[in-house]
Amino acid sequence: APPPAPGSGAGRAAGPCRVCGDRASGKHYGQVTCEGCKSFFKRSVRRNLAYSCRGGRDCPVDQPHRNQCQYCRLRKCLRVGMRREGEGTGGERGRDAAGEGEGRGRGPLSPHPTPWVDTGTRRGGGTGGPGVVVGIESICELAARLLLGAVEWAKGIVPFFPELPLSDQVALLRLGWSELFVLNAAQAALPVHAAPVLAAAGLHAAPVAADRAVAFMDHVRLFQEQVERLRVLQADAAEFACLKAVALFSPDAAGLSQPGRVAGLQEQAQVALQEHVRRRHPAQRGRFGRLLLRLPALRSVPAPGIQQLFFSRLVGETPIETLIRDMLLAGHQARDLRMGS
Amino acid sequence: APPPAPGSGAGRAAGPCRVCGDRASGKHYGQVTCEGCKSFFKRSVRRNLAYSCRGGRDCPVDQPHRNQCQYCRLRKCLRVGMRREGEGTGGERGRDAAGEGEGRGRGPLSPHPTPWVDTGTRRGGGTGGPGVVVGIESICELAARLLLGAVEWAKGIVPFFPELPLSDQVALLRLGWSELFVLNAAQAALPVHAAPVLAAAGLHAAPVAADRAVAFMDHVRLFQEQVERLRVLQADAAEFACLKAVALFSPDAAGLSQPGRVAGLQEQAQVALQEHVRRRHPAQRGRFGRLLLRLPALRSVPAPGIQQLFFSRLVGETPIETLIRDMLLAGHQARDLRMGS
DNA sequence: TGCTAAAGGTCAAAGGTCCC
DNA sequence: AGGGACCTTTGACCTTTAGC
Repeated sequence: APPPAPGSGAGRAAGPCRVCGDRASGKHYGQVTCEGCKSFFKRSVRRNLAYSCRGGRDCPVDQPHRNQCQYCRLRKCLRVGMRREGEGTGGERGRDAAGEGEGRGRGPLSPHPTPWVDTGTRRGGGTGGPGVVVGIESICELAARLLLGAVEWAKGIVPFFPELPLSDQVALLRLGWSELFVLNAAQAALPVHAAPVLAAAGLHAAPVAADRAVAFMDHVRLFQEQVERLRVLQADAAEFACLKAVALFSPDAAGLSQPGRVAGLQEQAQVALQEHVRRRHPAQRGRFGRLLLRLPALRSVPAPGIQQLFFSRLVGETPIETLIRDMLLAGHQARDLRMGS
Repeated sequence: APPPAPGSGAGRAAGPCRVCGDRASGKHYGQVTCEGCKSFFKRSVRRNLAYSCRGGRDCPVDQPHRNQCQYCRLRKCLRVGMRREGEGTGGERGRDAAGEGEGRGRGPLSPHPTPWVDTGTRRGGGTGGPGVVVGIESICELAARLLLGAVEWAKGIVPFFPELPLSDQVALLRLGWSELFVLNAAQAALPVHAAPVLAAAGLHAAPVAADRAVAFMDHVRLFQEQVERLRVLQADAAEFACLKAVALFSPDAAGLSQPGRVAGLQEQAQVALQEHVRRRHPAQRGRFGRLLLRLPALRSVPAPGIQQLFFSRLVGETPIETLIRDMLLAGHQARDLRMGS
């Protein structure tokens, strides 16, 4: 048996690649080669590829030119003695049609697309720029548009949400509308000073006892705090979209007829978020968790508080659930919601 | 045919591997196996890996296919009788009827990492086996032990929690104790039927109006549901530990004097969880998100409900916050919590 | 002390992933 | 639409431990 390099480390100082002369990383498929030629040989052999040469079958195969001609590169690989080795048995070819192949790579649904990211990117609830909003009316209008935006966004999630039973749609929005609202507020950069203005206005519109007023201001503070915590995360549109989908598809919503289906959608959304974060913000290790961990706190921003805060002037005592149901049922024409071309 | 090596070394000529049929090199972990299956089993057990099967859990495990499915390979290893500690010769099967992947008996092989994972592993609030609990008293006692366990666990988190200002410790536990309680209940496998029993007992102990009773039963249902949802995730001790740390270190807690510091600790905990999941359950892509997404729902299990449910018989109307403060202040000697030497 | 079975460890070279 | 840098897993080979 050939005593393998008695020397020190592995492929550390292994010399030049026998195929192209690049720095080798060790012995691969029988010969000392670089990572590139190793991978090239692996792909070629595994998928049984046949190349052709446009020249005279004598192209130079060195580091700068190795990608110029696959035929000559593979020929050089074989010529210097690279061999496939393992695998000998049955027809290794022919099973490649199995698609995903083996391994742990998985990805059962949605090979790549992630409609979540796409969906949200195009309409994240952003209503244009933050602008400078001062008047109470305009803030309330903005709030109303945010709420309407949340519901219509849900209706527009292609194509999963609208396919749920209407009763489940209502159930999900009943639990989730306020969370979506806070998320939208953070994304739209609702002016931080809007809340105090609203608070004053709300108190003025519906005077309450002193103790109630304290609780009311508590809501204001909570709301502001959560919006602020979200904003410092500097989430992008896709992240907001995924977060909203995760919040919307809560399998814990009461009265769901198909909780399992909702759980599956939530899973898809959070996996899409994870993917997105990993490729978009690879340097931030904890970012995915940080984003998800905004959700528990959103639960503790009480929906009635938000309703009173932003919508009492608009709809009075009408339960917001009624509004939501109406919005879901109505083919609200306000904007063009077309998703596909 | 490869001539079986001359009687040179150790168990060279030992016949076929009982797992994959390859040439065995002797007896390993209780069974005659090849070097490959020996190493594979060693790695799996040492790092406590949990695999999953992409097929029907019946993949072929022979020499050419043994690397196709880790789940089925490990299952075959266990099935033919490989065990953590190699017994003496002879006894091929039988004694250890250990269930799936893991048991708590720490063998000579043990993991290592991060304080979070380690901390929780040794005292996760597990009070032994689930057992069969029937009496109301024993359930309440169990509940009390779970609560006490949660507080002492927090006190024992090395070394971060105890270093926080006492006021912050109280603030965190005031917000988080009920979440920790539910997590502990799920981990300890609190009997699912315990809740109804308690509900009946609670109602009997403190009769309430019909409408209150409805709300009360609602709490029971919520609690049970959350425990169940946690249990189906099959979280291991380290995962529970990290989840509890994440829940405990909530920067949203009201009145924190150092919210940034708490946020940092939460970040550490969630990153540790992510790391752990990536190593331990590499095949389950969405597991990390799935675990974190149990937390929002825990917020909606109302703490007063839990208190009434489990503790009204124990402490009457005493606010549980008072209890917590006492527990924190008292150098509760019950167990030795020393971590470092 | 030596012999040996079965634990533990090492690391080249296979595998894979995934941004470009 | 591969290329290739980078990572994880495998398993042949080696060292240590413990019983005789």
